[in-house]
Amino acid sequence: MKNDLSKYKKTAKSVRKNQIRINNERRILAAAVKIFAGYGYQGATMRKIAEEAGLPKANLHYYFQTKEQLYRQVLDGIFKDWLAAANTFDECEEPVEALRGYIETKMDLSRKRPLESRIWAEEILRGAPLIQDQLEQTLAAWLDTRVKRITDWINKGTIQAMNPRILMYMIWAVTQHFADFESQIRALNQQQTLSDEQFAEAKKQVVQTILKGIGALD
Amino acid sequence: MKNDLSKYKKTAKSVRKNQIRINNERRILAAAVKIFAGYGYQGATMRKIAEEAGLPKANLHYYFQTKEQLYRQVLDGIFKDWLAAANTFDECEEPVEALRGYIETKMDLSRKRPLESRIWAEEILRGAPLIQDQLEQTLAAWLDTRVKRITDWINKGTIQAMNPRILMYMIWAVTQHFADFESQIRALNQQQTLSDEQFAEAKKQVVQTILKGIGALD
DNA sequence: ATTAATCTTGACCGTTCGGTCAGGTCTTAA
DNA sequence: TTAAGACCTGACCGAACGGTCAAGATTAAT
Repeated sequence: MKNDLSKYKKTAKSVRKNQIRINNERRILAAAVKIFAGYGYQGATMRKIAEEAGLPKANLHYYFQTKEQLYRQVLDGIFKDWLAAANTFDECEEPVEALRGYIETKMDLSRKRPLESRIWAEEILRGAPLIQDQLEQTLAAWLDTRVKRITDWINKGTIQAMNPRILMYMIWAVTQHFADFESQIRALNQQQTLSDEQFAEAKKQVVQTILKGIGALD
Repeated sequence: MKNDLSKYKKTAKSVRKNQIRINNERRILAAAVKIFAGYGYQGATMRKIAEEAGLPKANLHYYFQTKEQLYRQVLDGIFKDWLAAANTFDECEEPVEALRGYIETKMDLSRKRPLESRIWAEEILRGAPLIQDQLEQTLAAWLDTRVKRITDWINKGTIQAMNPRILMYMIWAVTQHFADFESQIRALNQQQTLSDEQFAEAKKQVVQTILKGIGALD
């Protein structure tokens, strides 16, 4: 019951006290993202995370009872970003607009937050032991509605016939590859991370290839 | 010097003796692939590998001095398959033939040997700590020659102008995704691994989308 | 100023890890 | 038959792991 907040009175001062907790939790979560991304779940240690956060190890266990609980919260945050990236997709009527926006958003996410992408990738790689339920329920439902939209486009003849799920898998694969396999891409690019110009070129080519590949261009 | 084989005389019997070593090393390597793929390098333990191989743990250390050395041998085997998959690519003159063959070979590899693909993916994800040299040298050279071939096709006008490296990244990303993210795909497919028919459909669509996307079809 | 709750921390614990080793068994060449 | 080398393995080791805890420091409501 150490972490039960229900006893707080909702006054200005209790809000300020909460701030200590909120601040430290954020610090720990940010450190956890770095360490989990760099070493994987098993390779990450509470001591490394504590050092990264600049706090004693025991303090981490005050805010997050176990390593698994901390890891779950990291995954939750990533999952929300994942789903939120679809906003552009939903807001556009036409397939070219919608898919281009979605692909570009996912590419930007890979560029700006590669650590989160790698944590997600490792979790899936290991068989998604902690997020299987979320995949089967939330993500499956999320995908179903997008599949329906794509199916509508196909029925209207705006894009060619295809399996919409496989299209989504391809988009995920390619966009996340630039985050997940960054070290390989770097090794093949004279040991240099892609420059902004190179990444912009990649983004453009990915969009072009996929849109043209499904017959939405030309 | 326990593992120094230089003292063996090259007789029929010493070959048979070697067979014990060859057999056990193969058994251990096969078990190591399973365990490394399922748990990652850090999550895999010598005890789990020993159990999978049906041997006492100390016996593993007789054939492979350290866990890292065992892991390196696993990675080496994977890397060779990786490169060998390009045979079709090299044997064909025309871009459609060559790329279709390469994509299909890589898809088949993902289907038949997903464990190896996942081990590779995890190694890259962690920043390729053990294979950076191979990436920067062998793989970089490998990629360079393929980039030249694609550039030739572009100069001849057989396919449209593009960055060949990014094309290769896209092919790797999509084909390996079906192995690396299998648990996610399964969760989105009513908890069922893709059937042979579904996988064949995916393979066809991947080939079609990429070839059409680079203007090699229609 | 008091007091109760929250926050902080060094020291500690049981477990499991990779790896070692002595001493036995088996295989082979002569 | 025998000697030498290859192979096998239970028992063990120091280190590092996730997690605990008691006791002190800090904060906030009265």
